[in-house]
Amino acid sequence: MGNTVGGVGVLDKAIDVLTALEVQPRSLSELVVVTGLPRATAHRLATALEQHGLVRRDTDGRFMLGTRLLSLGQAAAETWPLATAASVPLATLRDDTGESVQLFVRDGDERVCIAALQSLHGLRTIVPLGARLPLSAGSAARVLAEGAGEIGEWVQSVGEREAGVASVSAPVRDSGGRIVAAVSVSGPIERTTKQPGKRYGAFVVNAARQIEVNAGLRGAGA
Amino acid sequence: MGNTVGGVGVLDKAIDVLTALEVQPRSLSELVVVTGLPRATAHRLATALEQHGLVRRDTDGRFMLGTRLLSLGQAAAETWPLATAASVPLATLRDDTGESVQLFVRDGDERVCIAALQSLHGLRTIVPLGARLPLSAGSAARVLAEGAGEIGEWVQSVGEREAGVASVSAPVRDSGGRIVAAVSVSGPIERTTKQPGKRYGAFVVNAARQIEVNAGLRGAGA
DNA sequence: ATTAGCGTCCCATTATGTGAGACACAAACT
DNA sequence: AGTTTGTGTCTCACATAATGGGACGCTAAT
Repeated sequence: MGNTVGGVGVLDKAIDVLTALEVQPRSLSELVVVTGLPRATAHRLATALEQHGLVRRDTDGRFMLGTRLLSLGQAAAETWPLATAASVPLATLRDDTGESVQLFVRDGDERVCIAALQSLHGLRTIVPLGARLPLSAGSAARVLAEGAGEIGEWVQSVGEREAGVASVSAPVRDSGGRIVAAVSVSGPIERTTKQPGKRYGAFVVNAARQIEVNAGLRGAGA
Repeated sequence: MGNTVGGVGVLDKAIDVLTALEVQPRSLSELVVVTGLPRATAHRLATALEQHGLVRRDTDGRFMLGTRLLSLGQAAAETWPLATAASVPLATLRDDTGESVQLFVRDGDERVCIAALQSLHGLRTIVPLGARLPLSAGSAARVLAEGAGEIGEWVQSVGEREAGVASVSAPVRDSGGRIVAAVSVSGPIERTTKQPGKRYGAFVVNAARQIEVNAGLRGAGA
């Protein structure tokens, strides 16, 4: 009934439930409204998910994402060798620039943030871990968007993906020169200036190199 | 077929698949062996999960956890106000002690690590984020295991949960005095000594207080 | 050529999830 | 008091939706 071909119905609905809870905790009735599922079905699914730890309930009985997703999320993060290889270089980059930093990889026709550290200035996360962003805007997008070899050391964008935000990104390449990821620094234009590349370019490129070395993509020496 | 009463069969199997992939990436055939599912079923489930981003595939076609779990994991982490409130105090605690630090909350008859930072010394994670540990061993366990009021400022344990590892934990309390979490420092006995409480107790207690303040559990002033 | 192993896909079969509706309970009206 | 409207939970006859044996195409090893 209106599923992708070859889909598994229960799964679709179960994930609808998780997606609904991703936004905020919800009571059963809210869940019903948001997902469009019949009450009995929503209830059965939510409690089934609860038994698996993907969902838990607060003291008021409202459903929310469960502890099991923490371990799964952690395990998922570890499947990208790059993410762990990047943790130290990203921390250095964050400290050097004082701005939020991210590591993006391409996933189909989107890009995914597989590692991120927040700016020391602001409280707000600019790009949360696991965020899926388009390949059409932002400096990291241009790095990942199949630019065979037509990309310099770094790319900058100002107010491209989101108003008031500028960013600089550098490609992370494997031994064959193929781009496997993009490191980014992003922050409010007021701090980054309209020529962020001038300020941060060198730092970003340096972080990219370090990640390549840590991940064993590039011979440590030459 | 061997499900918990009221369970949803497809879901059980789908989660078996995710659990299998949590350990390591697997080919379809491996998946079949590990999960015990018929090949066709395992394949259908895995590809269905793939369409939802919970599973992705490497270049060899092997299945592994997908990007969607990153965002779900992140969102799950944010449902514990404590986890975010703890990030700064935990970082301070880690820097003060140099050891790995964790924040645990109770979940049924287990405890879950909802925030963690690694020691600056070692490379290995002692307790990964999202890890589910028993309530029967470890200093944090004793803090969370319903000790009505019979717990001091901090609790220590030496080689209790795991050989060679010692830890100190302090309770995080709400305004009513109920224990809502436990902050821990843990590391190899060689560094922590056999009286870790003497060295780290004050730091851990201090971190717990800070977390309480940040989370608004305790009036900032008195 | 032959075998062994892989991932993928089909389709008759029936086990499986479905969801309207009944139920218990609590809070807010009348 | 009673009634109404809102919860969350559970059941059960029904048919939809997941099942899995087996076929197919493929590559690599023999």
